Amino acid sequence: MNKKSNCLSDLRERILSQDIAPGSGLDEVSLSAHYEISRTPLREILHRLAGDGYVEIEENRGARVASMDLSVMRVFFQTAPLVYSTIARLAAENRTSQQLDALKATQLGFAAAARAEDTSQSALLNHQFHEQIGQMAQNPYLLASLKRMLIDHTRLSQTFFRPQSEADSARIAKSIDQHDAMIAAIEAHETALAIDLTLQHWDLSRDQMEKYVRPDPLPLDVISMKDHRNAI
Amino acid sequence: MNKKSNCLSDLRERILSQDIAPGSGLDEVSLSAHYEISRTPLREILHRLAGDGYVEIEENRGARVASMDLSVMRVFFQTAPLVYSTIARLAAENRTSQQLDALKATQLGFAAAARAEDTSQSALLNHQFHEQIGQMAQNPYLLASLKRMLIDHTRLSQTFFRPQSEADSARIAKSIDQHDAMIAAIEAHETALAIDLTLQHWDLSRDQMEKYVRPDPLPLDVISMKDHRNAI
DNA sequence: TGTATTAAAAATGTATACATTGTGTACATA
DNA sequence: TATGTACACAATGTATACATTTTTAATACA
Repeated sequence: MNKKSNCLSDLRERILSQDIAPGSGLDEVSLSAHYEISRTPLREILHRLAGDGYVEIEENRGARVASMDLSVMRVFFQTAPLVYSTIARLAAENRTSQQLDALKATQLGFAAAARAEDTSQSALLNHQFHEQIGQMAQNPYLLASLKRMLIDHTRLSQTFFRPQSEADSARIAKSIDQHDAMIAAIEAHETALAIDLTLQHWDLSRDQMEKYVRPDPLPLDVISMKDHRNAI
Repeated sequence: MNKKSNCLSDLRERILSQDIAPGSGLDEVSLSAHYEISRTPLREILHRLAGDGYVEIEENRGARVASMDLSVMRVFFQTAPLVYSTIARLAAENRTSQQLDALKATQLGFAAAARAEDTSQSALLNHQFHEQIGQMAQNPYLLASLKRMLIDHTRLSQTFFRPQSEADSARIAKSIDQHDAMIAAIEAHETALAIDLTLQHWDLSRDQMEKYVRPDPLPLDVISMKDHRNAI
């Protein structure tokens, strides 16, 4: 069973980290060879991933990683505040102390990875952190939405944990602090505060993601272009 | 391919109609024999159904139909208004005319089945009606929540379309009318009206479901009990 | 050059045999 | 009676061979 569950989690991680790009095809033969299992269990894994929204399966045409076109992106930014804040509310109301301990453990690992600038590990543990808050909400219906949002969120926030400047590092530090504050609010059952912190956290994350989707334009460098034109 | 997709949709329908009860086990051998396919594609179907929330798969212990315990029920009634009204809003804003035509076609079939008191067909077409509105919302994240809600909703509303009294028949007629009104509101892009109608529709459905979950108590019949006691 | 046809290949879909894991029953023991 | 163990049976998990479908490439023809 170890190989199969390892294959499942590894595929998930590779999709979340964009190690396998959105829209790219998943070949059964090479994947089953890579994970040293036969095609039968691999296909079952792909079907499971399809149900969870990680991949899309088309009849007789195989599986491909869920795409991330711009129309979906728009919907993503539109929907996130509603889902995240509702989940935060329910988590603050319904969390068990056991779940809280698990969340704190994840946060420890996340903070370490983020400070060490371990990009993929940071993104993955950040994903786990928010999924655990989703579990706390005790609401399987909204959890389904949250999980799907987190897939795209984690893929979009890949650059977040790869700081390129002092300002980037400051944002990461702020993100860690926000997690700590969210834990405290959830622990104290302070619903309104948990929601407020969640929306602040979203704002921070959103700004970074928008920079990823719509990066700063390349320098026009008008002067050198002029020079070139003159040179011709 | 016909047998496999037939198996998938038939299993879905049997689960939705409670023909296969919540929590009951699904035997691979007998199911594959029944649908005249081998275990391999059947298992893939079960994995897909698991991803969609119809069944739950446990390692080495097979698949069973998703349970419906009371703790989940509570969450169901808590969450439905938010999800349904948000979906209605987005559907009114984003529906295409093609989707609208499909919705009208479904409604025709639904009204016919409901008036003919074809219980399972009514429930199934009602399910399809609301799932089509979900498609109109063009929001894959919230659609995931809606689909999961509809599974439980359809299973709970099984009794709705089996009228036992004049009042029941009146409720069914009202439900048909509400569908028509929702179609009109969505067609006219009247967002606020669509939301309002959706919440009214939910109220009607909820009352019936609560009667199913918490039926009228059996008659105490104090008098006859007294008679019996005297007789002893 | 462009298009249509068709055969080879590569990929996905299915069935079956075998391996592994769970379950129930019979029997032994406290 | 209750608990524990052993073994047979039944169910799930996996690998492989074969069938079907899609894709690719090559060839013929306009």
